[in-house]
Amino acid sequence: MSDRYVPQEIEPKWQARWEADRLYESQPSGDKPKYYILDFYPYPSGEGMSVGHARNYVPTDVVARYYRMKGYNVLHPMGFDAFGLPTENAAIKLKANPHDLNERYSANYVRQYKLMGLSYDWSRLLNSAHDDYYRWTQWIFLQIFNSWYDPRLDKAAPISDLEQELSTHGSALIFDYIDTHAEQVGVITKATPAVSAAEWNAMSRRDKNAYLMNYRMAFRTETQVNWDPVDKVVVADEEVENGRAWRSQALVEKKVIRQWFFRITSYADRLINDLDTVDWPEKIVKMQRNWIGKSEGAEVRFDGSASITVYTTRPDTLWGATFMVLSPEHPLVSRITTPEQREAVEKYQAYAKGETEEQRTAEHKEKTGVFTGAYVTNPVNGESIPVWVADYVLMGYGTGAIMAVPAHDQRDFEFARKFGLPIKIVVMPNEQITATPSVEEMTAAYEANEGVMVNSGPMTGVPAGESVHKTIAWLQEKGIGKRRVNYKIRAWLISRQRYWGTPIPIVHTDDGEVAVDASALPVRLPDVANYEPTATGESPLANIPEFVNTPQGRRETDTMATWACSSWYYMRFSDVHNDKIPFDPQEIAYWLPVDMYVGGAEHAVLHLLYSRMWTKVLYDLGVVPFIEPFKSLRNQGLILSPQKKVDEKGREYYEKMSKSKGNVITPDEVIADHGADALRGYEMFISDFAQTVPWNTSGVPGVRRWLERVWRIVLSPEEDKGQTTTYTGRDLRRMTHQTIQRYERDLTSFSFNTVVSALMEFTNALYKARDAGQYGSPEWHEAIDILVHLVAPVAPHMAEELWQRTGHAYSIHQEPFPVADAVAAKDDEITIVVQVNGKVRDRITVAVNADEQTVQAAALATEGAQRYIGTATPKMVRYVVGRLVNIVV
RNA sequence: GGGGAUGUGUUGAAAUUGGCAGACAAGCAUGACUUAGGAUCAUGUGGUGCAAACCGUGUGGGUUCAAGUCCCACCAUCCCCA
Repeated sequence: MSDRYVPQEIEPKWQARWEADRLYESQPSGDKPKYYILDFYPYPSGEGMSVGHARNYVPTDVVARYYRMKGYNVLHPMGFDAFGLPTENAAIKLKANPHDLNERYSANYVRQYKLMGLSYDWSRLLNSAHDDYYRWTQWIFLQIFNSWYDPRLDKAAPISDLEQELSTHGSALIFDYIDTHAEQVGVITKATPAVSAAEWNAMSRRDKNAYLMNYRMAFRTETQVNWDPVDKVVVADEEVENGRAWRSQALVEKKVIRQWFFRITSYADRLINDLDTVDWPEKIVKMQRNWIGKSEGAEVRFDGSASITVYTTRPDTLWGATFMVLSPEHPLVSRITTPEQREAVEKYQAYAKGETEEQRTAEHKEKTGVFTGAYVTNPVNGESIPVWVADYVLMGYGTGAIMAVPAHDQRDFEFARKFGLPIKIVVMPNEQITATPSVEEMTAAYEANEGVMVNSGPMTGVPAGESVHKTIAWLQEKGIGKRRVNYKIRAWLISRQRYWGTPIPIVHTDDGEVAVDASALPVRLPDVANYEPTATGESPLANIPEFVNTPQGRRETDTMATWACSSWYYMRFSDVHNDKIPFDPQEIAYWLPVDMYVGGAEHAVLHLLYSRMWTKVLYDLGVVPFIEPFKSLRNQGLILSPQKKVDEKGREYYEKMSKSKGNVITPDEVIADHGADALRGYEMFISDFAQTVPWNTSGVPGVRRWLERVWRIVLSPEEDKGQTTTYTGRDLRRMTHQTIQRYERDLTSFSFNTVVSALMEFTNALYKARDAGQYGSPEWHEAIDILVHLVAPVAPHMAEELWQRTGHAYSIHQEPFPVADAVAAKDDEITIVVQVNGKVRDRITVAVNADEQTVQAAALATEGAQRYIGTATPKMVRYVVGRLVNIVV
């Protein structure tokens, strides 16, 4: 065996040994403290992994190894988010079978993970496209389908409870409750018709099932959806960015189809409140809050040709409402339009239908709209105001109707100017209170968050900050309006008209949509030759009679989006092979929630919101004992390609790595050159963990040189000595224990780059100690022993090899982590900086326990200080303990 | 338009959270060594200056004995939401 460090020899050897010994498998639940550290499970792409993907896998592996050495029972599993469009599209393109591609691609990922020496518990590997997994995705779907959100309990309850209540009280109690509780709007849609107990009891089973769809937590309804014409699939609101589909980048179109949804809206308030209980990046928390979009305002009824309800977050500006605008799709439009205006309104409705949502709300778009001929009365002042139809009001927002306050809303302002509608100022900026309000001078709306109310009846003179709450109270007192809490978030669209996904376990029978019996799960995906999507919006499964036809009726042919699979995989890891239940209650109670969850920031409102909802539903139903799935969350930064590019404006930038750009660096090639341990070290050292950074090809040899220095100082410390120097055993011991402290502090705060630099400094110190003749001393042996332990999580192969070569018993990875001796780590002497007027002029070395007077006197006496003080008397001398003395003259 | 992040040597970056700016690396330069190895060892490396010294963390102000760090305004880049 070579004396040189040859990673290519030692790495495969130890990887094989660890695997044979199943060294990294978690123990079942027990008394031992647990630590569950999880990476976002990836979609296994045909391209394999780049060094960018390893940016989070390496650090989480280091943390997992660290906690094992600290005596924790560590769960560190890996799996594959295998269903979904990329695989299906690749399969269609390659004319291959997606099942086969999935197996091939995931096997390649596993190979790459093992190459990097990652310590996953491979006995728990899962694949979301295997039926032993998706069987339980379907099972959870059924739990959700068979429940509804009871607003009085503020939790999910069995749908049978609701049926019971409907048969005795009808919907009255529920509706009354919702109406008197501002927060509960959105729990059950307003369009839900009321039923009496008698009406319910007289319904057929089919009608009952149809009615229950208004309540079910998983429900099917006809809606306008985002249609991606490239992937030929419906996408969720969360998957649309700037009007384009998240994956395909196609401009989405509007299409009306019957779709399956999860009623995530029911959980809006809890999804906001429970964010206070998690340790997540502030940015992600904020994005979730904004996405859910809680706003407080009032619901106000305007009577006239018809009674129209509007929701507004600024009810204090009601006195400035000079007209009303309905969305072209509003159901009341046809009822209130006068015969003279009918033709124009209908023409306008047809025009608006052809527009996308993005076009309708575009910022600088010329406002369009038509008068309906109808008038309603503003309830706060009895004024009659005209009702218009305009495309800038969307049906999906609030109630689909707005009161227009042109003086204080930019869009209303533009609309009023274009159609000559009156503008009335009701909020004056503070500095203009004494001036005469002048509508003619206005060039834009004053979006009034500051100022004072004017022309507003009882609110006149109230500061704008207080006016909203005061107005709501006043409206409630007068019976004109109600306090309402509104949420931006809408139902979560889950169905996809594609082949490669978890089949939705529902059959369309004579009684309507009926759940497949849990004992009949899984509903398996049929293995077929042709699974291309259809342009009509129907799933390719619809063309497979063996799948569609069942004795009870026609099987549902939509599949679930992969968000369903990823909403619970972290639970399955606790008990991955269970074929009786999704997971054992004892295992889930022990392992969950996830202690540390690490992945990219791009899932801020997708996977991370969906998973939280599933957790809460399962909590309500008594399936899991925790309310939040991920205790701590960290996002890693992106790694860009190393080649600098210049754009047309001459600015320099780095591209993302992608196969199409031909700039991918794979872990395979780096490992072939320098070994997995050097790759691991550099992945940690490259930059701050959360920072986006270009890969630097010369960085890996730098880390490798450090590893070689570790190798030599452990195995052949007497070779190639440097210059003689002074470094005492005490110095070495202090350095050793300070390094343990720095290492632990930085590792637990995710400062992996400084973990590596602390180890480098420690290594440099050992060379210095060697040159000072410390080799062979007790302090030397302790330092070397601790060095190998500290290196183990970072460079596991080399540490194992060094451990063996220094005559120790396998395995270093089962050794306890060194304990820092706080006394040994303490400095005996410290350097104090001597400043004069804030500038460094000298330094003194004092005992660590020197008192203030001693230090001050020593500082004043220094030559550097004296030169600047001269004959003057210092005005002030400030001593910052252990750091500096600042003399002010 | 709103919200957020970032801005430090030639490069990646660090700074115990208000206390020596540039740790640790990369690169570069000079030298030593030779078991020619992606070697190793030594020294240097923010700018100006012969030096003393001065300047220096995107820009401009402020607070403080002391500011990369706190406050105000602005600029640039990136990311989210509209």
